[in-house]
Amino acid sequence: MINRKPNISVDVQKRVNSAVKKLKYRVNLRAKSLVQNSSNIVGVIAADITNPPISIFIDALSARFHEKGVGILLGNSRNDIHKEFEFIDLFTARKARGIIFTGEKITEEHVKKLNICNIPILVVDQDHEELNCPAIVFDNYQASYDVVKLLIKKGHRDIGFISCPTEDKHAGFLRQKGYRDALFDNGIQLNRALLQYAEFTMESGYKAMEKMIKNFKSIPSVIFGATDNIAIGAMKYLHEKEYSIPGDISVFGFDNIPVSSKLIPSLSSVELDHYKSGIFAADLFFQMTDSKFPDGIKKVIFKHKIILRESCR
Amino acid sequence: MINRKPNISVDVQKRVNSAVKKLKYRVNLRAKSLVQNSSNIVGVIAADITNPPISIFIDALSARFHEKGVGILLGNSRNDIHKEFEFIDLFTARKARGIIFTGEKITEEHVKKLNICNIPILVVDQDHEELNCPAIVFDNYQASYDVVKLLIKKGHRDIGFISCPTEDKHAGFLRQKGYRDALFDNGIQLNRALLQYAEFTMESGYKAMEKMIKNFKSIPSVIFGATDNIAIGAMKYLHEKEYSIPGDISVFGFDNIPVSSKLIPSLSSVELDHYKSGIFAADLFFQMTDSKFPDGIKKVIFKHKIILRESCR
DNA sequence: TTGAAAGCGCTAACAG
DNA sequence: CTGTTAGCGCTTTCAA
Repeated sequence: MINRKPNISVDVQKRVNSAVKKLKYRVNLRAKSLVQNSSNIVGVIAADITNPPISIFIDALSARFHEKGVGILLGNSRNDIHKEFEFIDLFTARKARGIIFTGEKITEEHVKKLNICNIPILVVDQDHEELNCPAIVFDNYQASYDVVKLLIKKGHRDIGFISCPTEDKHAGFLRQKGYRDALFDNGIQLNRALLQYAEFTMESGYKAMEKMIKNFKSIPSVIFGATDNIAIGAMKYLHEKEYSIPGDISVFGFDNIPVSSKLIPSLSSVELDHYKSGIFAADLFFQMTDSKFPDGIKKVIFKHKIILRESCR
Repeated sequence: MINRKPNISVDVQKRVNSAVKKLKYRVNLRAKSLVQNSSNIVGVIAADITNPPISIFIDALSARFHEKGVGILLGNSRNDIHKEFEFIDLFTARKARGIIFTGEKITEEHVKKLNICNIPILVVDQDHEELNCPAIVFDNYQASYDVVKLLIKKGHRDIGFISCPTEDKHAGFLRQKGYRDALFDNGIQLNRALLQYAEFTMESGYKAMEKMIKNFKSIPSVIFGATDNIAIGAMKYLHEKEYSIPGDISVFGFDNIPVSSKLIPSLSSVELDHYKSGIFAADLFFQMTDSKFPDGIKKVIFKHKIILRESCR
């Protein structure tokens, strides 16, 4: 009655509505979901909600989901895989309509768990051969390769790279591989002192920069950070040591987070439009759950764009 | 049986467990929640999840909630009050254990809706006299007053302020009031050209800075942005116009977001520890829902700290 | 100690 | 077109 069937007289509607108000009636969505066996909730697992690429992605997701009346159950794992496993179990137990996974790594255990939980899954910014679900990614390898090629074309030879952990296949392994291969293809030998590792924080980029300067006897002509956060930390260290950017040394980042264009000097970077990928992810997800979907998509690759700014010459 | 009662033989446990595995049994938390009439889900309404203070707060919340096995239903409103109302209804209908509200403004309609929805509510970074629930805030008025007093003590007289929208009582109205009152108390008359308005974005801070420079015939000796984002935008504009910071003009921010210490020059700011307030909020929330709570707290005020960095002299 | 039955609030199906 | 009923999967209660 309450669920406005096609042909009900206006009078009845009025009476029902007033009764609803008087009795302060509220539907109980749990009961509804129980009987309909579908919950209008989607579980979103994110490695770190404070990381701009991820929060922007979720922002986009949530806009679309809200339009469709679907709620987001947030699983913020802080990159702890055990938490991620628990979230997967929790979301399955709550009969979420599906799971959107944006963790930073996918282990064999992830694959096992995700493959058996029997609800639609969408993986973002990662992929895995044995994972039986569509993935939305950027071409991190090519983007990184393109940047290094560009740097070489600009005359740079001593190109320092600060990598993320390679457990992260996309932001870690593939970006580093792009760097290595571009060097190799252009006849430049990898100098181990010029390849340092960091986490995803600015602080960590700062320390990696410090290490590189100490290990490498001279200074590199450009630093390529695997994320903007890392590059920002590196810039800070270089500034403290009174190197001028880009006078003495150029800096390149990756992600093009909002602050990068406002830095002084503004940071060159690779733009990955996480907002757009979030909107797309939501739409793809709905196609999957509404099963109008051809069910043939394995991977969707989004465009990247190199953005040259003051920090690099 | 599955819910491990005290006295069950090891043998039975084993048999149950193997049966559980074989049949791939999974609890249905919706059914459980329906019969127990409590859902282990909390609704979190946030004005903008991409805004660092908010994402850091939610990061902290989610850590604590995960420990207690409580899920977060995310209501990212993008500051749209109608979405916020819908989230309130949705969370009530889902019988959330409670709602944590971090919107940027609280209207009369918010008060009405929140006061009748009859589940525990916690308001963060805002408050409202007629809202019948505890609030966790920072003393935005005092913090802003303190900054301006400090600036005056340092010899500044032409102090520009870029405000957020005053509908936001705390980040908007109170920070501006602190600015106005500190000027007044120190015998400095407010110059309308030195008070500009912006939204919460860097871009918006940039534009407000442009406007101020154009309206004010000379240049102010310091710019105080109501948020770090605004201050970052202002710095960018000043840099483009080739003013040196802090040589020609000092800049002060508010929030101390992670990037502020890494800027060049590093940005002076007011530290509000949103991570700590998030942890506290979660704990207070549990006390409220477990109703061990004395139920007498009206407001909790967290400490702020002024952080002087290179951008201000 | 164990098993059966009632009922949480809702919807879908069916009977009137 | 309206009202009744069964049952979603679980916990709690009560009987065996």
